Amino acid sequence: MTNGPPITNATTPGMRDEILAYKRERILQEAVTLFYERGFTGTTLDDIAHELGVTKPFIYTHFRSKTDLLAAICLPTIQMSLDAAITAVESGGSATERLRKLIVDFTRVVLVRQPNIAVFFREEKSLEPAALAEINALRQKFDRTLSRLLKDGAAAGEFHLHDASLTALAMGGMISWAYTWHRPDGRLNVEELGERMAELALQMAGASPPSTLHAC
Amino acid sequence: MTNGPPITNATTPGMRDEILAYKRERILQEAVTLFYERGFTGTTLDDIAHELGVTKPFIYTHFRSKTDLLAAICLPTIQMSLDAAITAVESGGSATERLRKLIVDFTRVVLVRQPNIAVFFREEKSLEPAALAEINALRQKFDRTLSRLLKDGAAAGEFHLHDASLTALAMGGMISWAYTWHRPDGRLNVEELGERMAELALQMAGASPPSTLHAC
DNA sequence: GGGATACACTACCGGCGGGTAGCACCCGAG
DNA sequence: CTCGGGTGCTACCCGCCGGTAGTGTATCCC
Repeated sequence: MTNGPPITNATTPGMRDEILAYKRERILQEAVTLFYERGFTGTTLDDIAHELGVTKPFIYTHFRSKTDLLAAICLPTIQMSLDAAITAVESGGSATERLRKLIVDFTRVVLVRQPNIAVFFREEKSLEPAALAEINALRQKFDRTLSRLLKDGAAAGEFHLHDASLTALAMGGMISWAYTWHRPDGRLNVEELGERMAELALQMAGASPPSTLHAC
Repeated sequence: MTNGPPITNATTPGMRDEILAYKRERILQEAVTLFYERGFTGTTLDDIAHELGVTKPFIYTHFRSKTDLLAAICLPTIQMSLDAAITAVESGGSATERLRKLIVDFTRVVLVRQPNIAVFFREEKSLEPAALAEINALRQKFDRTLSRLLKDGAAAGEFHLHDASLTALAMGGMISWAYTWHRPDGRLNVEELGERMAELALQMAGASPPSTLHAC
Protein backbone atom coordinates (compact mmCIF):
# COMPACT_ATOMS: atom_id res chain seq x y z
CA MET A 1 0.00 0.00 0.00
CA THR A 2 2.97 2.29 0.49
CA ASN A 3 4.76 3.98 -2.34
CA GLY A 4 8.03 2.39 -1.37
CA PRO A 5 9.62 -0.50 -3.20
CA PRO A 6 6.78 -2.32 -4.95
CA ILE A 7 6.65 -5.72 -3.42
CA THR A 8 4.22 -6.92 -5.98
CA ASN A 9 6.43 -8.55 -8.55
CA ALA A 10 7.10 -11.44 -6.26
CA THR A 11 8.72 -14.62 -7.34
CA THR A 12 6.26 -17.01 -5.75
CA PRO A 13 3.12 -17.16 -7.86
CA GLY A 14 0.81 -17.61 -4.88
CA MET A 15 2.33 -14.63 -3.14
CA ARG A 16 0.95 -12.29 -5.75
CA ASP A 17 -2.57 -13.36 -4.99
CA GLU A 18 -2.00 -13.02 -1.28
CA ILE A 19 -0.87 -9.47 -1.77
CA LEU A 20 -3.88 -8.68 -3.90
CA ALA A 21 -6.12 -10.15 -1.23
CA TYR A 22 -4.35 -8.14 1.43
CA LYS A 23 -4.83 -4.88 -0.46
CA ARG A 24 -8.48 -5.70 -0.97
CA GLU A 25 -8.85 -6.36 2.72
CA ARG A 26 -7.20 -3.09 3.70
CA ILE A 27 -9.54 -1.16 1.42
CA LEU A 28 -12.50 -2.91 2.99
CA GLN A 29 -11.25 -2.12 6.47
CA GLU A 30 -11.02 1.60 5.83
CA ALA A 31 -14.24 1.65 3.84
CA VAL A 32 -16.31 0.00 6.55
CA THR A 33 -14.83 2.27 9.19
CA LEU A 34 -15.69 5.39 7.26
CA PHE A 35 -19.11 4.18 6.15
CA TYR A 36 -19.83 3.37 9.77
CA GLU A 37 -18.77 6.79 10.98
CA ARG A 38 -20.10 9.01 8.21
CA GLY A 39 -22.57 6.92 6.27
CA PHE A 40 -22.26 5.54 2.74
CA THR A 41 -23.15 8.68 0.85
CA GLY A 42 -21.36 10.77 3.42
CA THR A 43 -18.09 9.07 2.50
CA THR A 44 -16.36 9.69 -0.80
CA LEU A 45 -13.99 7.30 -2.50
CA ASP A 46 -11.38 10.01 -2.18
CA ASP A 47 -11.88 9.90 1.59
CA ILE A 48 -11.18 6.19 1.64
CA ALA A 49 -8.21 6.51 -0.67
CA HIS A 50 -6.82 9.37 1.39
CA GLU A 51 -7.10 7.35 4.59
CA LEU A 52 -5.11 4.59 2.91
CA GLY A 53 -2.49 6.98 1.54
CA VAL A 54 -3.54 6.08 -1.96
CA THR A 55 -5.65 7.51 -4.77
CA LYS A 56 -9.08 6.72 -6.11
CA PRO A 57 -8.10 4.72 -9.21
CA PHE A 58 -6.28 2.34 -6.91
CA ILE A 59 -9.60 1.37 -5.39
CA TYR A 60 -11.03 0.80 -8.84
CA THR A 61 -8.39 -1.80 -9.56
CA HIS A 62 -9.89 -3.88 -6.76
CA PHE A 63 -13.60 -3.03 -6.88
CA ARG A 64 -15.87 -2.33 -9.78
CA SER A 65 -17.85 0.43 -8.11
CA LYS A 66 -18.68 2.05 -4.81
CA THR A 67 -21.73 -0.18 -4.42
CA ASP A 68 -19.57 -3.20 -5.11
CA LEU A 69 -17.47 -2.14 -2.14
CA LEU A 70 -20.63 -1.89 -0.07
CA ALA A 71 -21.73 -5.38 -1.03
CA ALA A 72 -18.30 -6.76 -0.14
CA ILE A 73 -18.72 -5.23 3.30
CA CYS A 74 -22.19 -6.59 3.93
CA LEU A 75 -22.49 -9.99 2.35
CA PRO A 76 -19.71 -11.93 4.10
CA THR A 77 -20.86 -10.68 7.48
CA ILE A 78 -24.42 -11.81 6.93
CA GLN A 79 -23.02 -15.09 5.69
CA MET A 80 -21.08 -15.43 8.95
CA SER A 81 -24.29 -14.99 10.92
CA LEU A 82 -26.00 -17.69 8.95
CA ASP A 83 -23.01 -20.00 9.29
CA ALA A 84 -23.04 -19.51 13.05
CA ALA A 85 -26.71 -20.45 13.15
CA ILE A 86 -26.32 -23.52 10.98
CA THR A 87 -23.26 -24.76 12.84
CA ALA A 88 -25.02 -24.37 16.17
CA VAL A 89 -28.18 -26.11 15.04
CA GLU A 90 -26.24 -29.00 13.58
CA SER A 91 -24.06 -29.40 16.64
CA GLY A 92 -24.96 -32.11 19.08
CA GLY A 93 -26.93 -31.71 22.24
CA SER A 94 -30.38 -30.70 23.36
CA ALA A 95 -32.35 -27.91 21.74
CA THR A 96 -31.54 -25.81 24.78
CA GLU A 97 -27.82 -26.32 24.36
CA ARG A 98 -27.99 -25.65 20.65
CA LEU A 99 -30.04 -22.50 21.13
CA ARG A 100 -27.55 -21.26 23.68
CA LYS A 101 -24.70 -21.87 21.26
CA LEU A 102 -26.55 -20.20 18.42
CA ILE A 103 -27.21 -17.09 20.45
CA VAL A 104 -23.70 -16.84 21.83
CA ASP A 105 -22.08 -17.28 18.43
CA PHE A 106 -24.50 -14.98 16.65
CA THR A 107 -24.01 -12.31 19.28
CA ARG A 108 -20.29 -12.59 18.76
CA VAL A 109 -20.65 -12.01 15.04
CA VAL A 110 -22.86 -8.96 15.59
CA LEU A 111 -20.52 -7.40 18.13
CA VAL A 112 -17.20 -8.22 16.50
CA ARG A 113 -18.41 -7.14 13.08
CA GLN A 114 -20.51 -4.34 14.48
CA PRO A 115 -19.52 -1.79 11.82
CA ASN A 116 -20.36 -4.17 9.00
CA ILE A 117 -23.71 -5.05 10.53
CA ALA A 118 -24.55 -1.41 11.11
CA VAL A 119 -23.58 -0.43 7.59
CA PHE A 120 -25.70 -3.18 6.13
CA PHE A 121 -28.86 -2.29 8.00
CA ARG A 122 -28.43 1.40 7.42
CA GLU A 123 -27.41 1.33 3.79
CA GLU A 124 -29.62 -1.47 2.56
CA LYS A 125 -31.20 0.93 0.08
CA SER A 126 -27.84 1.73 -1.48
CA LEU A 127 -27.09 -1.88 -2.39
CA GLU A 128 -27.73 -3.00 -5.91
CA PRO A 129 -30.92 -5.04 -6.13
CA ALA A 130 -29.07 -8.24 -7.02
CA ALA A 131 -26.74 -7.98 -4.02
CA LEU A 132 -29.62 -7.12 -1.73
CA ALA A 133 -31.61 -10.09 -2.94
CA GLU A 134 -28.68 -12.40 -2.29
CA ILE A 135 -28.28 -11.08 1.23
CA ASN A 136 -31.98 -11.25 1.96
CA ALA A 137 -31.98 -14.88 0.95
CA LEU A 138 -29.33 -15.51 3.61
CA ARG A 139 -31.30 -13.60 6.21
CA GLN A 140 -34.37 -15.63 5.44
CA LYS A 141 -32.42 -18.84 5.87
CA PHE A 142 -31.19 -17.56 9.21
CA ASP A 143 -34.71 -16.85 10.42
CA ARG A 144 -35.96 -20.21 9.22
CA THR A 145 -33.07 -22.01 10.88
CA LEU A 146 -33.69 -20.36 14.21
CA SER A 147 -37.43 -20.81 13.88
CA ARG A 148 -37.05 -24.52 13.16
CA LEU A 149 -34.81 -24.96 16.17
CA LEU A 150 -37.45 -23.33 18.35
CA LYS A 151 -40.17 -25.55 16.91
CA ASP A 152 -38.09 -28.67 17.45
CA GLY A 153 -37.32 -27.64 21.00
CA ALA A 154 -41.00 -27.03 21.66
CA ALA A 155 -41.92 -30.40 20.17
CA ALA A 156 -39.33 -32.00 22.44
CA GLY A 157 -40.94 -30.30 25.42
CA GLU A 158 -37.87 -28.18 26.12
CA PHE A 159 -39.40 -24.89 25.07
CA HIS A 160 -42.84 -23.43 25.65
CA LEU A 161 -43.91 -20.86 23.14
CA HIS A 162 -46.88 -19.71 21.12
CA ASP A 163 -45.32 -18.73 17.86
CA ALA A 164 -41.89 -19.95 16.79
CA SER A 165 -41.57 -17.61 13.81
CA LEU A 166 -42.38 -14.53 15.81
CA THR A 167 -40.13 -15.58 18.66
CA ALA A 168 -37.31 -16.09 16.17
CA LEU A 169 -37.78 -12.59 14.82
CA ALA A 170 -37.87 -11.21 18.33
CA MET A 171 -34.63 -12.97 19.28
CA GLY A 172 -32.96 -11.90 16.07
CA GLY A 173 -33.99 -8.34 16.75
CA MET A 174 -32.92 -8.36 20.35
CA ILE A 175 -29.41 -9.34 19.30
CA SER A 176 -29.05 -7.51 16.01
CA TRP A 177 -30.10 -4.37 17.81
CA ALA A 178 -26.88 -4.50 19.78
CA TYR A 179 -25.17 -2.86 16.83
CA THR A 180 -26.92 0.36 17.85
CA TRP A 181 -25.74 0.47 21.44
CA HIS A 182 -22.70 -1.76 21.92
CA ARG A 183 -19.46 0.01 22.78
CA PRO A 184 -16.33 -2.15 22.62
CA ASP A 185 -15.06 -0.48 25.80
CA GLY A 186 -18.38 -0.92 27.58
CA ARG A 187 -19.28 -2.49 30.89
CA LEU A 188 -19.62 -6.01 29.50
CA ASN A 189 -17.34 -7.68 26.99
CA VAL A 190 -18.40 -9.68 24.00
CA GLU A 191 -18.45 -13.05 25.74
CA GLU A 192 -20.36 -11.75 28.74
CA LEU A 193 -22.93 -10.16 26.49
CA GLY A 194 -23.29 -13.43 24.62
CA GLU A 195 -24.05 -15.21 27.88
CA ARG A 196 -26.64 -12.66 28.97
CA MET A 197 -28.29 -12.72 25.59
CA ALA A 198 -28.45 -16.49 25.71
CA GLU A 199 -30.17 -16.36 29.08
CA LEU A 200 -32.70 -13.84 27.84
CA ALA A 201 -33.32 -15.90 24.73
CA LEU A 202 -33.88 -19.04 26.76
CA GLN A 203 -36.40 -17.22 28.91
CA MET A 204 -38.16 -15.97 25.80
CA ALA A 205 -38.30 -19.54 24.59
CA GLY A 206 -39.82 -20.60 27.89
CA ALA A 207 -36.96 -23.02 28.37
CA SER A 208 -37.39 -25.41 31.27
CA PRO A 209 -35.89 -24.65 34.67
CA PRO A 210 -32.12 -25.14 34.70
CA SER A 211 -32.09 -21.38 35.11
CA THR A 212 -31.43 -20.36 38.69
CA LEU A 213 -33.62 -17.35 38.17
CA HIS A 214 -37.11 -18.69 38.37
CA ALA A 215 -38.73 -18.40 41.73
CA CYS A 216 -40.94 -21.38 41.07
CA MET B 1 -51.80 21.55 -2.81
CA THR B 2 -53.64 21.59 -6.14
CA ASN B 3 -53.25 24.41 -8.60
CA GLY B 4 -56.97 25.09 -8.56
CA PRO B 5 -58.56 28.05 -6.85
CA PRO B 6 -56.17 29.09 -4.08
CA ILE B 7 -57.96 28.58 -0.83
CA THR B 8 -55.25 30.31 1.09
CA ASN B 9 -56.53 33.84 1.47
CA ALA B 10 -59.08 32.73 3.99
CA THR B 11 -61.08 35.12 6.09
CA THR B 12 -60.66 33.43 9.45
CA PRO B 13 -57.22 34.19 10.83
CA GLY B 14 -56.80 30.77 12.41
CA MET B 15 -57.72 29.04 9.20
CA ARG B 16 -54.57 30.28 7.54
CA ASP B 17 -52.41 28.52 10.08
CA GLU B 18 -54.40 25.37 9.76
CA ILE B 19 -53.80 25.36 6.04
CA LEU B 20 -50.11 25.93 6.51
CA ALA B 21 -49.98 23.06 8.98
CA TYR B 22 -51.87 20.87 6.54
CA LYS B 23 -49.46 21.61 3.71
CA ARG B 24 -46.55 20.89 6.00
CA GLU B 25 -48.11 17.60 6.95
CA ARG B 26 -48.68 16.58 3.34
CA ILE B 27 -45.07 17.29 2.50
CA LEU B 28 -43.96 15.17 5.44
CA GLN B 29 -46.22 12.33 4.37
CA GLU B 30 -44.75 12.13 0.89
CA ALA B 31 -41.23 12.68 2.14
CA VAL B 32 -41.33 9.86 4.65
CA THR B 33 -42.87 7.52 2.12
CA LEU B 34 -40.16 8.21 -0.44
CA PHE B 35 -37.31 8.21 2.09
CA TYR B 36 -38.62 4.88 3.32
CA GLU B 37 -38.74 3.38 -0.17
CA ARG B 38 -35.61 4.86 -1.70
CA GLY B 39 -33.53 6.18 1.14
CA PHE B 40 -32.75 9.78 2.06
CA THR B 41 -30.02 10.43 -0.49
CA GLY B 42 -31.84 8.28 -3.00
CA THR B 43 -34.74 10.72 -2.93
CA THR B 44 -34.48 14.19 -4.41
CA LEU B 45 -36.56 17.15 -3.38
CA ASP B 46 -37.83 17.21 -6.94
CA ASP B 47 -39.11 13.66 -6.42
CA ILE B 48 -41.09 14.74 -3.39
CA ALA B 49 -42.38 17.86 -5.10
CA HIS B 50 -43.36 15.85 -8.16
CA GLU B 51 -45.28 13.35 -6.06
CA LEU B 52 -47.19 16.25 -4.52
CA GLY B 53 -47.86 17.88 -7.86
CA VAL B 54 -45.78 20.85 -6.80
CA THR B 55 -42.28 22.25 -7.31
CA LYS B 56 -39.17 22.35 -5.20
CA PRO B 57 -39.34 25.96 -3.99
CA PHE B 58 -42.74 25.15 -2.52
CA ILE B 59 -41.06 22.78 -0.11
CA TYR B 60 -38.59 25.46 0.85
CA THR B 61 -41.41 27.73 2.00
CA HIS B 62 -42.19 25.12 4.66
CA PHE B 63 -38.79 23.64 5.52
CA ARG B 64 -35.39 25.24 5.72
CA SER B 65 -33.48 22.35 4.18
CA LYS B 66 -33.64 18.70 3.28
CA THR B 67 -32.15 17.72 6.62
CA ASP B 68 -34.75 19.87 8.37
CA LEU B 69 -37.36 17.74 6.65
CA LEU B 70 -35.60 14.63 7.92
CA ALA B 71 -35.57 15.90 11.48
CA ALA B 72 -39.27 16.71 11.26
CA ILE B 73 -39.88 13.10 10.25
CA CYS B 74 -37.83 11.55 13.02
CA LEU B 75 -38.14 13.64 16.13
CA PRO B 76 -41.91 13.56 16.76
CA THR B 77 -41.97 9.80 16.29
CA ILE B 78 -39.24 9.22 18.84
CA GLN B 79 -41.06 11.62 21.12
CA MET B 80 -44.19 9.49 20.75
CA SER B 81 -42.25 6.42 21.83
CA LEU B 82 -41.00 8.16 24.91
CA ASP B 83 -44.47 9.50 25.72
CA ALA B 84 -45.88 5.99 25.47
CA ALA B 85 -43.26 4.75 27.92
CA ILE B 86 -43.79 7.54 30.42
CA THR B 87 -47.57 7.30 30.31
CA ALA B 88 -47.41 3.55 30.87
CA VAL B 89 -44.98 3.79 33.75
CA GLU B 90 -47.03 6.49 35.45
CA SER B 91 -50.28 4.62 35.02
CA GLY B 92 -51.60 2.71 37.99
CA GLY B 93 -51.20 -0.98 38.62
CA SER B 94 -48.47 -3.47 39.28
CA ALA B 95 -45.14 -3.38 37.53
CA THR B 96 -46.33 -6.29 35.43
CA GLU B 97 -49.40 -4.41 34.27
CA ARG B 98 -47.40 -1.29 33.55
CA LEU B 99 -44.75 -3.20 31.62
CA ARG B 100 -47.43 -4.86 29.55
CA LYS B 101 -48.97 -1.48 28.76
CA LEU B 102 -45.60 0.00 27.89
CA ILE B 103 -44.78 -2.78 25.48
CA VAL B 104 -48.18 -2.77 23.81
CA ASP B 105 -48.19 0.99 23.33
CA PHE B 106 -44.58 1.18 22.21
CA THR B 107 -45.13 -1.63 19.73
CA ARG B 108 -48.07 0.30 18.35
CA VAL B 109 -45.93 3.38 17.80
CA VAL B 110 -43.24 1.36 16.04
CA LEU B 111 -45.68 -0.40 13.74
CA VAL B 112 -48.00 2.49 12.97
CA ARG B 113 -45.12 4.87 12.35
CA GLN B 114 -42.96 2.18 10.80
CA PRO B 115 -41.67 4.35 7.94
CA ASN B 116 -40.64 7.12 10.30
CA ILE B 117 -38.88 4.71 12.62
CA ALA B 118 -37.10 3.03 9.74
CA VAL B 119 -35.99 6.32 8.25
CA PHE B 120 -34.64 7.48 11.58
CA PHE B 121 -32.53 4.42 12.23
CA ARG B 122 -31.26 4.24 8.69
CA GLU B 123 -30.55 7.91 8.15
CA GLU B 124 -29.22 8.83 11.56
CA LYS B 125 -25.96 9.91 9.94
CA SER B 126 -27.75 12.38 7.69
CA LEU B 127 -29.29 14.30 10.57
CA GLU B 128 -27.65 17.49 11.69
CA PRO B 129 -25.71 16.95 14.90
CA ALA B 130 -28.00 19.19 16.94
CA ALA B 131 -31.13 17.31 15.84
CA LEU B 132 -29.46 13.97 16.44
CA ALA B 133 -28.40 14.99 19.91
CA GLU B 134 -31.94 16.04 20.73
CA ILE B 135 -33.33 12.73 19.56
CA ASN B 136 -30.68 10.73 21.35
CA ALA B 137 -31.57 12.47 24.58
CA LEU B 138 -35.14 11.22 24.13
CA ARG B 139 -33.94 7.71 23.40
CA GLN B 140 -31.84 7.71 26.51
CA LYS B 141 -34.83 8.80 28.58
CA PHE B 142 -36.81 5.97 27.06
CA ASP B 143 -34.19 3.41 28.01
CA ARG B 144 -33.89 4.79 31.52
CA THR B 145 -37.65 4.78 31.96
CA LEU B 146 -37.97 1.18 30.92
CA SER B 147 -34.94 0.19 32.93
CA ARG B 148 -36.31 1.81 36.08
CA LEU B 149 -39.63 0.04 35.65
CA LEU B 150 -37.78 -3.26 35.43
CA LYS B 151 -35.74 -2.48 38.54
CA ASP B 152 -38.85 -1.48 40.48
CA GLY B 153 -40.63 -4.63 39.41
CA ALA B 154 -37.66 -6.71 40.49
CA ALA B 155 -37.51 -4.94 43.83
CA ALA B 156 -41.22 -5.66 44.27
CA GLY B 157 -40.55 -9.32 43.58
CA GLU B 158 -42.59 -9.31 40.38
CA PHE B 159 -39.65 -9.67 38.02
CA HIS B 160 -36.55 -11.81 38.21
CA LEU B 161 -33.62 -10.53 36.23
CA HIS B 162 -29.87 -10.08 36.40
CA ASP B 163 -29.38 -6.79 34.67
CA ALA B 164 -32.20 -4.31 34.23
CA SER B 165 -30.30 -2.02 31.84
CA LEU B 166 -29.36 -4.81 29.50
CA THR B 167 -32.83 -6.31 29.63
CA ALA B 168 -34.26 -2.90 28.74
CA LEU B 169 -31.99 -2.67 25.73
CA ALA B 170 -32.93 -6.16 24.69
CA MET B 171 -36.64 -5.42 24.93
CA GLY B 172 -36.24 -2.15 23.08
CA GLY B 173 -34.37 -3.97 20.35
CA MET B 174 -36.82 -6.81 20.08
CA ILE B 175 -39.61 -4.34 19.40
CA SER B 176 -37.81 -1.64 17.43
CA TRP B 177 -36.55 -4.36 15.14
CA ALA B 178 -40.09 -4.92 13.97
CA TYR B 179 -39.61 -2.01 11.59
CA THR B 180 -37.43 -4.32 9.51
CA TRP B 181 -39.92 -7.13 9.08
CA HIS B 182 -43.42 -5.93 9.80
CA ARG B 183 -45.82 -5.90 6.84
CA PRO B 184 -49.12 -4.10 7.42
CA ASP B 185 -50.93 -6.87 5.54
CA GLY B 186 -49.14 -9.61 7.45
CA ARG B 187 -50.41 -12.55 9.44
CA LEU B 188 -50.82 -10.63 12.68
CA ASN B 189 -52.24 -7.14 13.05
CA VAL B 190 -50.80 -4.38 15.19
CA GLU B 191 -52.79 -5.20 18.32
CA GLU B 192 -52.01 -8.90 18.12
CA LEU B 193 -48.34 -8.20 17.69
CA GLY B 194 -48.45 -5.91 20.70
CA GLU B 195 -49.89 -8.72 22.80
CA ARG B 196 -47.28 -11.25 21.68
CA MET B 197 -44.49 -8.80 22.27
CA ALA B 198 -45.82 -8.10 25.74
CA GLU B 199 -45.81 -11.80 26.52
CA LEU B 200 -42.27 -12.19 25.30
CA ALA B 201 -41.18 -9.16 27.28
CA LEU B 202 -42.76 -10.50 30.45
CA GLN B 203 -40.94 -13.78 30.00
CA MET B 204 -37.70 -11.91 29.48
CA ALA B 205 -38.36 -10.06 32.69
CA GLY B 206 -38.92 -13.35 34.47
CA ALA B 207 -42.38 -12.17 35.44
CA SER B 208 -44.14 -14.38 37.93
CA PRO B 209 -46.56 -17.07 36.77
CA PRO B 210 -49.86 -15.58 35.60
CA SER B 211 -48.64 -16.77 32.23
CA THR B 212 -50.37 -19.98 31.21
CA LEU B 213 -47.22 -21.03 29.41
CA HIS B 214 -44.90 -22.20 32.14
CA ALA B 215 -44.93 -25.84 32.80
CA CYS B 216 -43.87 -25.36 36.39
C1' DG C 1 21.29 -1.07 -21.78
C1' DG C 2 16.65 -1.79 -23.87
C1' DG C 3 12.07 -3.58 -24.11
C1' DA C 4 8.01 -5.37 -21.81
C1' DT C 5 4.99 -5.53 -18.00
C1' DA C 6 2.58 -4.19 -14.10
C1' DC C 7 1.10 -0.87 -11.22
C1' DA C 8 -0.62 3.43 -9.38
C1' DC C 9 -0.87 8.23 -10.30
C1' DT C 10 -2.44 12.98 -12.44
C1' DA C 11 -5.92 15.12 -14.54
C1' DC C 12 -10.20 15.30 -16.20
C1' DC C 13 -15.27 14.71 -17.32
C1' DG C 14 -20.22 15.06 -16.78
C1' DG C 15 -24.35 14.98 -14.42
C1' DC C 16 -26.84 15.28 -10.56
C1' DG C 17 -29.18 17.72 -7.07
C1' DG C 18 -29.55 21.10 -3.11
C1' DG C 19 -30.53 25.59 -2.88
C1' DT C 20 -31.94 30.46 -4.71
C1' DA C 21 -33.32 34.87 -7.38
C1' DG C 22 -36.71 36.84 -9.51
C1' DC C 23 -41.13 36.62 -11.90
C1' DA C 24 -46.13 35.70 -12.89
C1' DC C 25 -50.36 35.02 -11.18
C1' DC C 26 -54.60 35.56 -8.33
C1' DC C 27 -57.13 37.84 -5.16
C1' DG C 28 -59.47 41.33 -2.25
C1' DA C 29 -59.68 46.29 -1.32
C1' DG C 30 -60.41 50.89 -2.56
C1' DC D 1 -59.41 49.51 -12.86
C1' DT D 2 -55.51 49.58 -10.13
C1' DC D 3 -52.77 48.57 -6.28
C1' DG D 4 -50.50 45.48 -2.96
C1' DG D 5 -49.69 41.26 -0.75
C1' DG D 6 -49.26 36.60 -0.79
C1' DT D 7 -48.16 32.40 -3.17
C1' DG D 8 -45.89 29.15 -6.06
C1' DC D 9 -43.36 28.76 -10.42
C1' DT D 10 -39.46 29.04 -14.06
C1' DA D 11 -34.92 29.07 -14.63
C1' DC D 12 -30.65 28.97 -13.03
C1' DC D 13 -26.23 28.27 -10.38
C1' DC D 14 -22.46 25.68 -8.65
C1' DG D 15 -20.08 22.40 -5.94
C1' DC D 16 -19.48 17.70 -5.37
C1' DC D 17 -18.25 13.13 -6.53
C1' DG D 18 -18.39 8.59 -9.09
C1' DG D 19 -16.00 7.05 -12.67
C1' DT D 20 -12.22 7.03 -16.57
C1' DA D 21 -8.34 7.96 -20.01
C1' DG D 22 -3.89 8.42 -20.48
C1' DT D 23 0.84 8.78 -18.33
C1' DG D 24 4.87 8.03 -15.57
C1' DT D 25 7.92 4.83 -13.27
C1' DA D 26 9.96 0.89 -11.25
C1' DT D 27 11.18 -3.87 -11.93
C1' DC D 28 12.37 -7.86 -14.44
C1' DC D 29 14.33 -10.34 -18.19
C1' DC D 30 17.30 -10.70 -21.97
